[in-house]
Amino acid sequence: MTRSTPPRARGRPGAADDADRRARILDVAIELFSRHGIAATSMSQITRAAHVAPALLHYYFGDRDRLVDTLVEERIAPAIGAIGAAVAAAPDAPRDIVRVFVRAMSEGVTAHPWFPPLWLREVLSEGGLLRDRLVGTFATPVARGLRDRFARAQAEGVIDARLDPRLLVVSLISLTLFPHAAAPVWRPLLEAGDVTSTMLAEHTIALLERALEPPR
Amino acid sequence: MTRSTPPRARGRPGAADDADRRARILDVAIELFSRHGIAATSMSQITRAAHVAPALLHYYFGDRDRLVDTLVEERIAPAIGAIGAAVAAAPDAPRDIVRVFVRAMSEGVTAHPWFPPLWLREVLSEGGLLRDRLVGTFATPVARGLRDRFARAQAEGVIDARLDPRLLVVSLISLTLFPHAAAPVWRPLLEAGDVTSTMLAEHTIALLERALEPPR
DNA sequence: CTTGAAATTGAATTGTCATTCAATTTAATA
DNA sequence: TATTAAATTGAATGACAATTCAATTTCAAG
Repeated sequence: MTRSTPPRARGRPGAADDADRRARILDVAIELFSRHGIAATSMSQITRAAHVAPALLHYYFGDRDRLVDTLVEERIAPAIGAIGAAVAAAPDAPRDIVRVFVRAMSEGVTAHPWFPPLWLREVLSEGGLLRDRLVGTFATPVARGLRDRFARAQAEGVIDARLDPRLLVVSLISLTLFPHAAAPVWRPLLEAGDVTSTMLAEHTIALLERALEPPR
Repeated sequence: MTRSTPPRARGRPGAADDADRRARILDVAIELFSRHGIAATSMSQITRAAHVAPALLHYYFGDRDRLVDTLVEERIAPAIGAIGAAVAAAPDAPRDIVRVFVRAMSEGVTAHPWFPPLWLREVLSEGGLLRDRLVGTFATPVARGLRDRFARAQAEGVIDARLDPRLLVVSLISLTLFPHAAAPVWRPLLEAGDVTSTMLAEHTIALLERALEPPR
């Protein structure tokens, strides 16, 4: 493998040279973390992909751990915040909650494709390196809010009594996050190259709306 | 960190000493791979957890790659095979397919808790190290079989016309695999410590059966 | 202009990892 | 019992990773 960019000269680069290396390092890092997992991605891999010297990472971020902290603050937290805000603003009818959540997730994921794999690996899988940093602050209020609203709707008789409101939250997240993360596998496998993000969202909404209805 | 077992003497151990190290290495390896990801797990971590010398791994399995191959052959393939067989034997009615699949998955996962995280990370996530080894041989026939049976049922009018049979397969897998892998997160978060594997399965079956029904 | 701060690099350091190898001990076979 | 095969280890090797540091270059402020 030959180096694709010529080795840069030492010293501070000229202004027009190639702007905002810091942002590019963060982009490359979150991409690699999402693709290969945080623990499996070395600093060297990041520097190679971003075409910078290893020492630059340490100049900007200190060490590995603080690089991860920075990504959480500057990239991941805002992305989750947007989804949480959309759901919080939704009306109380279960159909509306479902529709708003699915669409918000669909849009968020389109804007940030690194999100589903990263969440699967680093939050949900046991031993995930982001679990502690994200669950308490970000996931808990959204999930509990959904649970409480489903429970209230069920008490009013607008949700099938056989369903558990807590598990409904799990089902909802399963149906939105998982298909996106798994798309590279099922798309070719099920000959579903034509399925767009929107089609997926509408399928999910149709499925859930029907599932929630109480019988008769 | 002090060594928890005293360093073993060199040479072949006595028969009663501590049997079947090879099997124990495989157990430990699949557990660690499931918890931390394959790429993120070092041979040394495995040897430390299994209380054997690093060289023993190479004696039994050659190198890292062949250790993974061995795990696929001896542990993962049989586990998937059992689920595939159950589904293949199910009757053609969508309700039956769903019920058999969900229950088979639930039982398989109870017997092999390493399965969901490993599948999520190493098969479904982009860059997963098991994708190529598992998708073609194992996942494809099961997934396409399900799709075709759903499509036929839909043509006969027993499945809601708004649902896409291909995405139904995705939904089905999402609803079975994901909740198990994510359980360590949602259980405390949603105060669902009382939810058993069976309750989860029955919730999922109820949800899907209702969702499949054509309206009116 | 001069000077100091910012951005960037190559090289050095220290640790860990995968893999190999010879030595050692026990089991199985003849 | 003698001999060979199997199972296991400690130690050595070479690659690569994380981190530090001094040197270099450019920008910004005076």
